[in-house]
This record gives sequence, structure tokens and C-alpha cells, in this order.
Amino acid sequence: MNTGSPRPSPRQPASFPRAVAKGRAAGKAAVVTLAQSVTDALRKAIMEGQFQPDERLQEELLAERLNVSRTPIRAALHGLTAEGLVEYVPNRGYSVRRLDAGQLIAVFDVRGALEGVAARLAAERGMDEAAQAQCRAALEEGDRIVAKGRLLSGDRNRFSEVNALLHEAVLRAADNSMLGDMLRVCYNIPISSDRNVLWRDFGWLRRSHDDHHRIFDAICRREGARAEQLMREHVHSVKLHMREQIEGTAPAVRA
Amino acid sequence: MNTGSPRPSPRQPASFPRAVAKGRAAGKAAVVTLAQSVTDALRKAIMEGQFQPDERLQEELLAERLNVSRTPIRAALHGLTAEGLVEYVPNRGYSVRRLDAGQLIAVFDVRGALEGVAARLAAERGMDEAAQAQCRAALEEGDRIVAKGRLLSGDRNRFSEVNALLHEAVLRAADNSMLGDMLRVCYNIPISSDRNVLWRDFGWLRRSHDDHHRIFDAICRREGARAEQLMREHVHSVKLHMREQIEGTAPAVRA
DNA sequence: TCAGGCACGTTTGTATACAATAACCCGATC
DNA sequence: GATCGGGTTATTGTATACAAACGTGCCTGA
Repeated sequence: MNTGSPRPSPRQPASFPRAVAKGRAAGKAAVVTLAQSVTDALRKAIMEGQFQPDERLQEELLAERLNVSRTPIRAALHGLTAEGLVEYVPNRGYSVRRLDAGQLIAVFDVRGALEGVAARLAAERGMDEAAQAQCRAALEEGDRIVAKGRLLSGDRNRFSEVNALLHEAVLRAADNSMLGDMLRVCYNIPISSDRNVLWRDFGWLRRSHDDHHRIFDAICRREGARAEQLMREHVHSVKLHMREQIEGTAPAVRA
Repeated sequence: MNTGSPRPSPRQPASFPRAVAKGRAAGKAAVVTLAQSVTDALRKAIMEGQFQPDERLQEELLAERLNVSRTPIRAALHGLTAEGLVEYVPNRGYSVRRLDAGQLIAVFDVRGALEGVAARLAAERGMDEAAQAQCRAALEEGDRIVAKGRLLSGDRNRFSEVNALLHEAVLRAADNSMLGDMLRVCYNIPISSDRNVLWRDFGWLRRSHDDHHRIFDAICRREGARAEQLMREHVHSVKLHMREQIEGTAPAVRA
């Protein structure tokens, strides 16, 4: 191998919203390829609403902004299309997918069905010790939040995390990779993600937390049908809550 | 792992389209881009079993075989990864996804949930005239097949088509694009596709057809819960049937 | 004035060249 | 004899050049 020739490799860590972490510059080398970094960066940008719905995502423009070539951009857009965040028309390119309120709500029907099955499978298969421990810890954390009787400042985010931990534990216990893949798609829909639920109504939060307790109980008792039923109702209530929010606060849905 | 020679490429997929239809030369102009043609060709090849599970899909090799460059190949492989047909490891490339019997069966749990919701939504929303007509035509076709009292030669394929038409009509009536996307993924799993169900057991075929009648009836009566219940049981019976086949005929599942 | 068409520019689609990473082979060393 | 290390090779990752397709605006002609 000739090690003599100078190689101009003028790639700089670009900044889009942030820099696409490439190389092993910052901490973890978790991200292996540029295409993945770009995918993550774009996903984040879209989820954060940095692009308008229906806004065109021109390859060259994005490439320029992220200081990479069009190749990883294309790969990322392709992937995001599969994730449902982006739309694609042959010879016309990519654009941010617009989801009207109806479609958004419709996602919850899918989520309800999938998470319901996950709960049932978790109950039928049984949770291992680690998953049970994770659930118990999450539930206790939730208990502490609810016990305060009102919503303090940081509690919303913490309850979101608690919520995520529980659903994730159920999903893992279900041991069905396809289920996981599909639910990930649901979570990636910007607004339908639980992370975006405004846990501002304390009463509703408490009810939601109670759902969690009952779902965990059903799973531990190996009552599959009940677990499924509870989980579906749980997600359904999120759907209703979300619909209220959408219909109430008009411009909140810019997706 | 490598038994013998360092580069084992002794096994060539017997036949493979020598070249994908480039441009709009052949027949339909339905396919617009090469990448899509390649995706379709590869999907078909994988579904037909022209590649072994876990077999590596090397970009250059495929490019050579299909007479295109690596670029559309990469796009196709990326897409097929999202579809669940292909696995990807960074810096290692793509390979045909191996699904063990368990995972295969697990797909039906997902399908059951999704199609169940589709049936419920179809019932709640109501079917338009066109969809109803499609269903009626399909059901009558099925009636004719069942009326014969036994399975004639071409009937298996025709019943598969009837089956597909019905499920598709329900899906369209559900009017939930995400549901459609996800079910498409399920259908693409090689063996789990209904098209691969061996409709050899006439009694089972008749029962399946009867399910179809009842599901359609429930949808027409706008009985959402019943439609969902019936559809889930319908898919569940396919799952059981499939499991029997897998466990019975050993080598049928080379997955 | 308006319709049609042609030319141009922009943007995507594909091919190819090059860089980087991971597997492999072989030899050296403990 | 087994393991570690360097060098080699095969294969993927990225960049870039070029071709094709679509949209646009101007020009022409009736």
C-alpha cells in the first residue's frame, strides 16, 4: 500500500441543527456510518418540526447543509421514507410527510392493536426477572409522582420516561421482533409519540398510571386476554386525550 | 465457517433475470426507476427462495448479475431491509434474513391484530359500493369453488386470489395508510404470505371461506367488534394451520 | 390574446472512482 | 503449539461526474 500520496479529505463535522457526529470524535462510536448519522439528524430535525409538512427535502441542499455528499443523504431519505416520516415521488424527490389530524389519530388504532398484542404475548410468555424489576422500578417512580397529588415541574418528563420504560419492558417481554419494529414506526410519528403527550391533566396522568399498574398485574398473573384488553383501552385513552388536544388547541397540530 | 475455499461462491441462483427491464422498454411503464425494478426483482427472487437464508447479498455480484451499477442495488437492498426481507450489518453488508419457525409464527400474531383492526375500522367507517362489489364478486367466486365439494386443479390459486381480494378490500375500507403499510410488510414475509398457504385441506378451505362470509356480513352490518373478532380468529386459524404444516412437513421450512 | 412548443435550468437517477473498514492469510514469537 | 501482529485483499461507504426527467418561462404563430 502506498502511504505516500496525500489525500485531501476536507470533510468537516458539519452543523445542521447540530453536527452529524462522524468519526469517533465525540464519545461513543455508536454510530458507524455517515448515512446513519444523517438519518438520525434528519429524523430529529423533522420530529422537532424544523421542517414544514410537505416541505421538499432537496438532496443537494441537505448535503450542503450537513457537509456530506448526496449519497448518504439519499440513503437517509430512503430510510426515513420507510419509517413513514418522509414521502417520495419518483423523479420528484422527497418531502416531509404531512399527516392530517385524522391520520394522526389513526395511528393510535394501530398502536393500540400492536401494544395490546404485545401485552398479551408478554403475559402468555411471562416476564423475566429483569423486565419485572424494570417495571416495578418504573411503577414506583410513578407512584412517587402521583403521590404528590399535583404536577410539579420536572415530573412531566419523568413520567414520560416511566411510561416509555414500561411500554418497552412489555415489548421486550413479548419477544416478537416484528412487533417491535412496527411499534417503533408508530413512536416515530412526530406527534403520536407518547413523549409529546402533554401530561398536564393530573387526573388523566393518575388514571394512566393506574392503567400501568393493572397492566403489569395482568401480565404477572399471566392473564393474556385481560392484559391485552387493558393495554388497548390504555392506548385508546391516549388517543382520546390527543384528539381533545388537537381539536382544542387549533394550531398545535402543524403536522 | 468457510468450509474449504476462502471465497465460496459456488452456488449461483439458478436463474435470475439476466437484466432488469431498463427504461420503459418492456411492457408497462409502471416502473419508473431502475432502483424500483431491482427492488421488485430481488424481492421476487428472495420470496421464491432463489437465495438461501443467511446468504450474503453482495452488491457487486448482484449488480453484475442484473447488469446495473451498485447504486440501484444499494437502494433496493436498503428498501428490502425495511421490508424485513433482508438484514444489514454496517460494514458487513446485506444478507437474506433467516426466520426461524417461531418468528414466522409470530408474524401471524401481528397480522391478526392488524387485520382485526382493519376489519373493525372498515365496519365502523362502512364500505363504499365499489369495495362491497369487489367483496361480493370474490365471495361468489369462492362459493363456486366450495360448491364443487372438492379441490380441483386450478382452484387453489383462484382461492388464493379470492382471499387476497377480500383482505385488500377490507384494508382499503379501513382507510388507514399506516395499517396498509404494515400489513404489506407481513405479506412480504415469504412463508407467512397467504399465497403460500397450501389450500390442500378442503375442509379447512371451506371454513376459511365461511369466515370470509361472516366477516363481510359483520362489516356490512357495521358491527365493528364482531368484525374484528372474526377476522382475528380467521387469521389465528391460518396461524394454526401454518404451524401444523411447519411441524408436519419438516423440510418445507428451510428457514 | 392565447395556445402550443421549444429550449433551458433545476433536480433526481445512475454510474464509477476512490477511501475506509473488516476479514484473511501468513509468519514470527512466546 | 497457540497466539499475536503485520500486511493483503475483498467488500462496503462515500464522493463525484454525468445522464435523464420534470417544470418553467419565453417565444412564436395563429
